[in-house]
Amino acid sequence: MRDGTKTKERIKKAALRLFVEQGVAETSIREIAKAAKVSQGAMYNHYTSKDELAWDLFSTHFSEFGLELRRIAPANPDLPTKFRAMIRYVFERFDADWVLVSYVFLARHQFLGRITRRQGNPYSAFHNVIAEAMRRGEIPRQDVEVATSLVVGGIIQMIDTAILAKRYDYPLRRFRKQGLEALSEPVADACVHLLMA
Amino acid sequence: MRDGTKTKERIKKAALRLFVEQGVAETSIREIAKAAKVSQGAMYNHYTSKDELAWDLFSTHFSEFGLELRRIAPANPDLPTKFRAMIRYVFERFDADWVLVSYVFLARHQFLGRITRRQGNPYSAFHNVIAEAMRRGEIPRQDVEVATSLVVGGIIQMIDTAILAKRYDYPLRRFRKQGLEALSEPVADACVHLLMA
Amino acid sequence: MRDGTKTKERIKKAALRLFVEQGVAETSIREIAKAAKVSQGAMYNHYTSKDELAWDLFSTHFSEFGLELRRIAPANPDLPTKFRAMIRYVFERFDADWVLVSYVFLARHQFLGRITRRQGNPYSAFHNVIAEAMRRGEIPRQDVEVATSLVVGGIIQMIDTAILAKRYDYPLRRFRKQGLEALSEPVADACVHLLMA
Amino acid sequence: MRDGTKTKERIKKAALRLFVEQGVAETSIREIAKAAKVSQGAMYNHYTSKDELAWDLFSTHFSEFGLELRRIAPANPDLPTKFRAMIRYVFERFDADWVLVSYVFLARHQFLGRITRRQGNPYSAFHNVIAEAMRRGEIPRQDVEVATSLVVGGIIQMIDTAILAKRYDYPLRRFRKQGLEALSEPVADACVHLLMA
DNA sequence: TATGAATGAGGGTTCATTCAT
DNA sequence: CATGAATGAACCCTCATTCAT
Repeated sequence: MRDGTKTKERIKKAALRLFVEQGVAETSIREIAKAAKVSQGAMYNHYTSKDELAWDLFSTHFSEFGLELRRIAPANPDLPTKFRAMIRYVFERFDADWVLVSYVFLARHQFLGRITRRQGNPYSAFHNVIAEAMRRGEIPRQDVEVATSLVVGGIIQMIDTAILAKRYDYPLRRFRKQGLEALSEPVADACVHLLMA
Repeated sequence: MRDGTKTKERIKKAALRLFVEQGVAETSIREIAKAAKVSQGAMYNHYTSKDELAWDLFSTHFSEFGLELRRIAPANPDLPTKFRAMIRYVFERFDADWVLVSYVFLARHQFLGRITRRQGNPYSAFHNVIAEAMRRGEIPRQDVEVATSLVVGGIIQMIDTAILAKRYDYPLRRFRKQGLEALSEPVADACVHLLMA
Repeated sequence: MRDGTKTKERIKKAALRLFVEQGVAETSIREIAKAAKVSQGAMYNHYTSKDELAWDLFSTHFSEFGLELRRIAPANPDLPTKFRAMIRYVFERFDADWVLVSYVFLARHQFLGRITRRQGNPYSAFHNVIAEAMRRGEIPRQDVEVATSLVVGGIIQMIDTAILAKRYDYPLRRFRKQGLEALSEPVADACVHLLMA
Repeated sequence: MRDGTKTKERIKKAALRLFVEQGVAETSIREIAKAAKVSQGAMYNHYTSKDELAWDLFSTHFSEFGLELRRIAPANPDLPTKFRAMIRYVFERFDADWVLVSYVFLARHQFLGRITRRQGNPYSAFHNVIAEAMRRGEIPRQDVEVATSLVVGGIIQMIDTAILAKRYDYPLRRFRKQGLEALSEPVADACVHLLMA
């Protein structure tokens, strides 16, 4: 209101940044309020607790990823194109707002216990795509969980490394220039290849 | 001493378990002391602060992994056997003491900024093995960082999934029976295959 | 607010009393809060730390004394009247609120290292008056520091003895009846006389 | 023992220094033990508590001063020579071991409540000398308490200023070269003069 | 006597949260 | 909806002191 930006939006933005910079537990309501230029008390007009705020931020975007990935997959004919599109989406999202993606990524262990299996879960989106490819004979039969772990793990690790590169000054400086999205095709292809074993 | 177990050992054990169960920030010194059957004050005869305790637990085992992996690699002739031996080591360690491995895995983002790049760093152990295989022509030339990310990511994700299986009642229930170690060969092979692309 | 008295005022009052009764280090924030009928947490809405509270209490009144003494001196024509007015001010202040004066007096060693030399410093107020009297030939030339020490020392010791009389049941019971102020003239005259040597 | 210095002596020395440097409350048994190169536990073979140590250090030297001053006074014929000898003793002691004297001086408010009136109390040594001089008609009749306060105050303030000069870098730098003792005669004379009023 | 690990009360401070305005 | 003082539980840590060796 003060500056045309909605209060709740400012809170989200500030919380996201601080959570990623310092960790959820290490960030106090005071800090968020201050960063969002809101009074401490006003925070509670928007979120009933710090936990609710952290969870809302996580679950919203976690599902968003899951849902979008589920939407993207059927729009592509085969495993290679599905993977490319799915991974490009994730990487583009990272390039556009790495703080948001980092949060979802880093906070996942804290919240995964609360996620219902079915709903927009990115992991299961990949799981389904792989299982279906196996059913269609696109890739050899193998343990789906292991296969999914390897694929998702590879993708996550790319993001992981990218986060480190953002936060410290780690290797993989390449996407400083190009963005992570530039890597989506080779990564997707590597994943497909991996499942051909 | 009280019961034949050294105090410091009891503290480590208790801290490790609580850190994994609840997170480092979410675990208080009081809780650790209680779980270790030590007074709060006694904690500080062994560690100068909670942070030092968390860091000691992390860095010790993190380097241990890195060092051991560096030791294992040269004892094997080619990439497939290297990978198998390295991954078997990690998975066996997980089966033997999943709490310890989970801690190192889960806390890594908190501490990675403090780790010196080269020393016993598991990531760089894989990095070196892959780079060397590339030099020797065992696998095609490609971006080493991307390659390492995919491989390490796959392995980590296996552990990640295994942790979730331990903590909640998630998929990949298979190694409930066999242990993660049973998967080391297929995972190693998939990793090799992936790099052949 | 709770009872019409401002919180910060209640904190100051309580802290002053406890600091004098027990010493700064020996007084806990908990005690002050309780005496001021405020929660522990609320203390920190008014002072960022216990040290800041102690320092604020000291420096405020220390400068106040210095400033007032500097104001009083020029309003009087010669050394005897200057001394009488200055000492009367100090003694009156003691009679009116001996706890406050005692605090400034007792805590001075703890804080003197932080005081800037010139500003409202009671010692230098006397220093200036004596130096000026020497310049004007009112008193013989002598070491100004020694002279000031003797004068200020005499005054302080009166207060010191008075504090002991308040706290224990020591000699100099006289001003139990009359107040310290009754002694300001004889003390001032003795000081003048002392400088005539 | 370890180095030929008796343990208890090392403890006293270390405690004295730390008490003056930091204050009694601000100095921990741990610190003293460390500075004295003694184990924490061993401290309690020599003193039953930190308070006993602080008190012992204070009362021993406080009485020592009082006793010595009482011994010095009668050895001199009149007030001027008495004052000179007494003040010289105090100032010499300061020059020889300013830490010790500072401790007695600074800690006096903390302990004065425990001192029995009669025994070796420096204040009362001066009190007696002045009262006697008054009886003998050496100085005019006046309030003995006030007179004593002014005299003792002047002396104490000299020491006070000297302590500040040692600890920070305050005025009265003169006795950096000569020692406080060089001032004993002028101070004594000023005191006599002051009582002549 | 000397040692230093162990104790647990208590220290200063921060926190999420409430509520009168 | 917004404010920010107030709350009091909880946090990390330090302390004087004890005691088995």
